[in-house]
Amino acid sequence: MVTNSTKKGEMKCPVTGLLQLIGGKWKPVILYCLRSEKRRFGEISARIPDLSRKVLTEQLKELEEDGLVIRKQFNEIPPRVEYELTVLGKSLAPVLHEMEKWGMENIINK
Amino acid sequence: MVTNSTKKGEMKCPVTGLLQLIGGKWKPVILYCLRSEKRRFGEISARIPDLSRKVLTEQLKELEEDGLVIRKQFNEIPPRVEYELTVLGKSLAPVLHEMEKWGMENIINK
DNA sequence: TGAATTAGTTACCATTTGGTTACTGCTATT
DNA sequence: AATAGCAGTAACCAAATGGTAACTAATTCA
Repeated sequence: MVTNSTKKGEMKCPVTGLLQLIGGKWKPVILYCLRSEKRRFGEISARIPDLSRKVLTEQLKELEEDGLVIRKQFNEIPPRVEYELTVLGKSLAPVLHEMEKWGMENIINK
Repeated sequence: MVTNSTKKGEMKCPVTGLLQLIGGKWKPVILYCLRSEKRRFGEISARIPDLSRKVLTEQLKELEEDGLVIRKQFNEIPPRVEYELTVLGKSLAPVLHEMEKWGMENIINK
């Protein structure tokens, strides 16, 4: 049965559950961007030019709240902030990798 | 570089590309629901109770337009319509399976 | 006769999400 | 004195998404 509920313990569909964490329009792309290196805010923004900085901020905050990303702020001038995957975030690697593979085979240059 | 463009041939990010096909809130769940069997409209709807029939119709139409799902209509009364994955749709199995696995390990009963 | 059945569609509305522009604070550079 | 650099915020607006309720058609069942 493909069902879900708001309470975690009652969640019945694993796919629905995962989508609640990374279901946004940009979240998989952001995680994919962070998959192997920590990156600064401006770096992520430059790599995903179609994503506005405002939305990027929001999505990163949600990813942080959901325990997928760590935000490290350095109190320097000019400011520096680095984003990095948590262990949980890194555990999404196989999912992202399959997404990447499928995209490579079925979309890029097709 | 994680970039994308509207033209398929110019798409540079495989993840963004995949998301344009299955990036909706419900699409992965619908595909997951069809992964092993063809199903009737009402069956899918019953398995995803939080998804309204209107939205299900819309999403199935988009999936059909994108070549991931086949719609078979039998001109009977009462009407019968069956949905089934195409070859391309079936090729998403590894992606959906990794999603399912991650959900099982990290969300269900956690 | 009248209800139930299925897979929708239509009209309408509410919510969520996404996007643009301008602005901040502090320092170093020109 | 003005500007650039970074990582945002705030105010505002537009678009996408999601949801509800009522309606349809033709046949079967009670």
